[in-house]
Amino acid sequence: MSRADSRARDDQGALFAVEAEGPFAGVVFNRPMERVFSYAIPGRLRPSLRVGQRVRVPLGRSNQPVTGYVVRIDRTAEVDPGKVKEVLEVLDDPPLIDGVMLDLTRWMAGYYACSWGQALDAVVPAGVKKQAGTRIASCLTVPEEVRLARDTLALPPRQAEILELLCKAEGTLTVADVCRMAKCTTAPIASLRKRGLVHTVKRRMSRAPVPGPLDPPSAEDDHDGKAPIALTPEQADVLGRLDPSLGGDAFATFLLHGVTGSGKTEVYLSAIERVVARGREAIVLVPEISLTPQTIRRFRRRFDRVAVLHSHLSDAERHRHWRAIAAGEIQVVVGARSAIFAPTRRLGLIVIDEEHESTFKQETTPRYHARDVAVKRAQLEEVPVILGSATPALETWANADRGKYTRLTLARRVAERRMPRVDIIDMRLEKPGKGRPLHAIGGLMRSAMAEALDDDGQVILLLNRRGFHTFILCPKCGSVLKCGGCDVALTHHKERHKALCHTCDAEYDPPERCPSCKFDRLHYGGIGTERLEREVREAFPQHVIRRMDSDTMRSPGAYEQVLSAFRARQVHILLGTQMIAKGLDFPDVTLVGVVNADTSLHLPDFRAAERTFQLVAQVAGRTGRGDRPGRVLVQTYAPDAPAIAFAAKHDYLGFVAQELPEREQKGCPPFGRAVRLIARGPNEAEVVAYLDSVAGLLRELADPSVRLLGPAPAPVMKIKHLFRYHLKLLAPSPAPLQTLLRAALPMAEPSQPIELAVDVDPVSLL
DNA sequence: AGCACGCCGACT
DNA sequence: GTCGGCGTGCTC
Repeated sequence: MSRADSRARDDQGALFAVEAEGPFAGVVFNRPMERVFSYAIPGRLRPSLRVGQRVRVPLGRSNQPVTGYVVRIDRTAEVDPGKVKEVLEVLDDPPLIDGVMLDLTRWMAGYYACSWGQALDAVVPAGVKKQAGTRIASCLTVPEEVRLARDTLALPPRQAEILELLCKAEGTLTVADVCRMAKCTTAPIASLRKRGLVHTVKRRMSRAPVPGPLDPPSAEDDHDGKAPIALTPEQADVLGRLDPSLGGDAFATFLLHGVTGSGKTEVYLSAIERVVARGREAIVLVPEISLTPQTIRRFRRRFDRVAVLHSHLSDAERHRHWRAIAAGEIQVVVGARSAIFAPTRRLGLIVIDEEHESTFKQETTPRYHARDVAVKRAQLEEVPVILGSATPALETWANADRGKYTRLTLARRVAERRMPRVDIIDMRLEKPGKGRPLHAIGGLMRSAMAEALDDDGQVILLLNRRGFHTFILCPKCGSVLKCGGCDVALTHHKERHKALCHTCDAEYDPPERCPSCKFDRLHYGGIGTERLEREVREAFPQHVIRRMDSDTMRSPGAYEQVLSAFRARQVHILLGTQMIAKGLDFPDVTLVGVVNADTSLHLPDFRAAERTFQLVAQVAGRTGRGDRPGRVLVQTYAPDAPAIAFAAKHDYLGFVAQELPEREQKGCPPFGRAVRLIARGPNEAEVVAYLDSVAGLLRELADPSVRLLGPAPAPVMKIKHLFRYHLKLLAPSPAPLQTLLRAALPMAEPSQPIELAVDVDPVSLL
């Protein structure tokens, strides 16, 4: 990384780009065009145009003005000077993108096979691009000579007063502001203007009269709890090992492997404190679902200036936060995936909590993984990055094994709490009742629940499937009801009286008859959270039960409302999908039940076992967090599956030792890298023919170390009337894959209705 | 990605 | 004879 030639640190430690000079701007576009285009900088823009700004430039034969990003300033144009056109307009001042972000986006473009402009466009939030929450206002200014000589001018009192106001405000007041402040009409202002004593300039201003504080602190944000809790010896040891990196300007990647309840967050907070004390900023990435008020409060209690970037911010709010971060007004940025692009000025540390979470992977172009982008950004910024998890992704674990990351371990829970006991319930031995379908909750689970509730404990039940019945089957012809547009079985949602497609959200009236054979006694089967809720209500009528899934959590605030009711012990049983498995901390939960551990076990995905292990381990960690010991019951039809057996023993190392050789044998990550190409289109035969031709091209151009699998139908063969086929590329290292994509993709572009998506390091294989 | 240029069918 | 179908190819 030769950053010394393009960047430097100022005396506060902020990285800045060393500006090149010249008459040409190198511009890239949010289009699949690899090249940097040279534009002449007209004289009037020479003083203002800088690298990292967006500009309007004419493009193509039509000279349509389009927006691009200035990525460099050159002395010479790369093409025939006769072809070069002029920059029309500079859109941002100050620049939106600094030198590190330019380097980071260029790396993303190369790594994720998109254009530099597309990567840049993904980094800048829409609200910032639109300048949401601001408007152009005409502001009154006083010429310098008037300002100096104003005491010598004999002016009427009103005009003198206004002139004084304007001199103090330094060109930030509009006519309306002055009228309000001086309690006058526009007449005296008009007189001043007529005499040439004031001028107007256009200025972009915040739409709000006074820019409000970022998320007003709530009463709970008092800083009483500001002093750090005393660290356990283990935590202190980990912090000691982080310390040299926290105090210096060096890149290092740490894997913080800490069991659930071991106090990883406290380590993050202490690490951030050290960095903030040096006047540096920290970025903390958490999965969107963990961005709860409880989490945010923990950071707000410890730091004065925290910006939180949720997905539900308005464009204007996001813009305001972005500017505040860019202005250096923020100490800690907490956010989901895209917060990795926060425009900090003096970054000192990046933390990725729950680094194994698949939500860090963006599933639209550019398909980046925020964890991997974070490591790259840390490298470019020369700062440490901490990846924390109780169940690290195997890719991360392997990087620690290879010595690329430094492994730090928290093996014990805080306050000498024990890991909960986990029992596996073999559902093959739980007999269905006579003539009745099998219950969601078996007898063992039910009695454990009764026991926990009698003992005044709370219960969490996890079932990773929404809806009432998970399939609708015709017993006569054997067909399963599918969505019209997707190759996906419909889920029956009884409360809404609808059969839903969970892929495209299409709604159907639940059919009375089989659509293919007209048989009128359809079998509704499978258990979702809705049905589980009804069953639990019937079994425990005297207890308060809440269901938490994306159906019941549709209104804003519902999530926090249910969780606070649960915390206040107004709710006894909380059941739901994986949104209840993540990071929640309730001391009185003494039983966690996994209703069906197998839902993710049999998916056609090399990470199926890893996901199952992570889910069971994460949800098991929700109990035994108070003074009372906790207990976990896991219902499964596959009690011997290593993912389940090792999760029950809290044995991450055992799971890894058994899973890694299998990955190695299959050549799957973390042994080598994968790229997935997904083609989709309305005509199946055309999609197949196209992807066959792509495969042929790839085979021709590929290095011998690259393996090509497919083309094959994607596991979900059709989504929204589009047929999907994919092929996988596997290689021992990323380099041959990048080379191949760079060479082949420009020649493989699909035409009209067919689209091709390139997924580097794919997370979802469906 | 846009958008223009370009080479073949049914219309005033 | 032309209007316009959308198939290639370029954009500083």
